[in-house]
Amino acid sequence: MGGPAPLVPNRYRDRRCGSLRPADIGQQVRLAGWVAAKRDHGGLLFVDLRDPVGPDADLPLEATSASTGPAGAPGTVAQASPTSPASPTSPASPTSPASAARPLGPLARGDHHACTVQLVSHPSDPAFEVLSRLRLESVVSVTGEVVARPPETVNPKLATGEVEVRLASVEVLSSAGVLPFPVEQESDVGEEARLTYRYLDLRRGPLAQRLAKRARFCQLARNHLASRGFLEVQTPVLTVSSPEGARDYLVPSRLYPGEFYALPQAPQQFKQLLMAGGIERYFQIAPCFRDEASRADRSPGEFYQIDIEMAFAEQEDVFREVELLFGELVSKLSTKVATFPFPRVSYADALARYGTDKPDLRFGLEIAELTQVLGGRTELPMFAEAPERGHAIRALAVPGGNERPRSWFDAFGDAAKQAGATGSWLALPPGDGDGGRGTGDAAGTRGTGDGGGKEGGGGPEPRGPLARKLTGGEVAALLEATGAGPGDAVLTCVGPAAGSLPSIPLGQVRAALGRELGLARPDQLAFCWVVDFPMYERNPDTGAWDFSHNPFSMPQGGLEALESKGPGEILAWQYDVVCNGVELSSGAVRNHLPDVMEKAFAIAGYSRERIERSFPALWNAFHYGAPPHAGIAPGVDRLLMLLEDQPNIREVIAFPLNQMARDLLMGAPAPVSAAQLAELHLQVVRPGPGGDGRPPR
RNA sequence: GGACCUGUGGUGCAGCAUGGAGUGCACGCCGGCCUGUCAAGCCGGAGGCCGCGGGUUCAAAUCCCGUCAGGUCCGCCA
Repeated sequence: MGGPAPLVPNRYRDRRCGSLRPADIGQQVRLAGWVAAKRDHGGLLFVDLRDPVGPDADLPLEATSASTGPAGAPGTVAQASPTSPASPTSPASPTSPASAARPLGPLARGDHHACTVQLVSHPSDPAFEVLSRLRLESVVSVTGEVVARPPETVNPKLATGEVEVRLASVEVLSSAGVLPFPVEQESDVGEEARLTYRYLDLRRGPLAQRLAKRARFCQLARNHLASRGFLEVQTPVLTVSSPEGARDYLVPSRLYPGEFYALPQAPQQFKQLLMAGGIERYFQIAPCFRDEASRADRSPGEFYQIDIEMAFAEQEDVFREVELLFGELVSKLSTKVATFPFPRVSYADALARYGTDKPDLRFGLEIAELTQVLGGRTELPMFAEAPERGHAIRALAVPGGNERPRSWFDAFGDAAKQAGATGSWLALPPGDGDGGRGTGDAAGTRGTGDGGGKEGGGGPEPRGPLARKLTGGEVAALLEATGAGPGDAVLTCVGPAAGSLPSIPLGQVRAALGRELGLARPDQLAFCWVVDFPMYERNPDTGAWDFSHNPFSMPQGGLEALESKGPGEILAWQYDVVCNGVELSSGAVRNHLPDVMEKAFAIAGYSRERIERSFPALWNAFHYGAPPHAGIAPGVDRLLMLLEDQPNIREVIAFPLNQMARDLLMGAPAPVSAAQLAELHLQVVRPGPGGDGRPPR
């Protein structure tokens, strides 16, 4: 990775504002930047001049090249100590480890405290009048002399806080109008304004810092993958619409009336064609375009993937490469901790134990399976009849759940019902000190039942709808399986075992508890592989079998499995990499065998002709010798969200569209001229009566 | 396609459940004072279609309906 960019002196500047140190005292310097703050005392004017956001590492090191200070230690800041003020001639004053000594390297970029210097001007200066009239965020080039600040005015918050620049001249390079919002780091600004004036938002720092992180991320990924023998290949942005998947962005063709290009939803087919072309290992930081509704973690319009494909590879080969890549990225870009190799959980297990196919493994709180324990063995019909109805019984402990209001349990019941299951609960009053962990002490005795003996001996009595219906032994089994104890609650959910349906409402509660109770360590990255996805799933509306994921995935067991197993039993060589409850990517061992492909598509109701018609390039390519291959495509934006703890994907993108896929800065999308439409053979049909009366922005 | 939250001087918010004069707060802006501040301070001032349109009411920022804009979620994202 390139070294720090040296500052080449020119007519605007010969130093960066943030680089000035006591070692520079006495030097004449020329600085350029933004007016970040003004403190006008009438007879004395202070101006904070701020550097542009520059490449990551250059601020502290640049001082070495420019300064002549002998023991200057440019990367450290000597703290102003009240007893021994910094002497102008001794830059080697003891460096204090205290808070004032900022580690300039990592924080330099975008932190206003690290890239600002104070200018001082008196009314006698010719520059005074000009400068005092300038508004904040005007851009100036100034000259002056670096002087020591009087000891009592040293500002330990600034990297340059021991010095200031005695102003000699000012050249106004660009004067700023009244700002739409403060360009100051801490102020709270609405996102609409930030998107509309993205360049001002960038100047504020944190966003620019995330872009710097993104740049390093991409550079590290490139270097790492190249060193592992992956060839970076760019694939077309104008391609053909594919019949499967998300809605396409279309580009009308001028030359061919009525025909359209499509922007790729992913370079999926191209990368497989590269495999057929004998490119052994491919990668690309690839733009993907999908015209779908957005979410906080899903950008409308375009997003980026580290697209990877490997020939002569199996699942294990992909896993190894991704773990190496992620290891590189996490260790170089983050202080968070991850465990390698990533644990694996099957799709079926993930659903059963976590109620989701993207489990957050930073905490336990697993969903317990109770079908064998309670099914058919209790008088409660919901549980008793579960096995014969093909239902499963699942349960989840709620730490401290006894404190929760009735409405919270009711809401869970509603959620379960909505999912097609039945939820119920019991709660355990806090123990009275004899430390019972609630594991089956009162086996065999009835629960509170008809309200007879309270305080009967073995710990507090449970309450809630289940408490009245289950025997003490059954309650004990419930507690043992879930690990619940005094003061906790237990949620149960019963429903069709297929697809672990009763786990899903419990999984939603589990995820919510993880957030509410702070169960997850914030500095942990709990990666995992979710493997063994089903190849097909039944369409609930039509009853037909659909591909549950990528139709080009190789079925486990190959042709034989397709012919001998029921579609619902067939697994695919399909995997997800998940971190902290976030799906980062899907991948698969691809199906490169035309006869297997034909059979696989037939189960989903596709004829051979339809495959040929829909995917002619791949279909043909696989008839001329294609290697077995596998790949994956981790999302750049989502990975950065995780590394940077950002709740919203727009925070890691320089110029994002808003939720409604509108670019508030550029004004896209926008109408085009009648001439442009005519050239493209297009006519606009406005929806609804009277069209949409939306004014252009 | 659906649900919910939000919309009040340039910015960020309070006010709204229980209608009674745009009463506010912080920042910014304009003017004045001010030689050691660092988010400078002090004094004064300007700036509002309370998103927009309807309705209820003697009276609407406040209640109701619609609509537009921003956000979050469900559907969707092979």
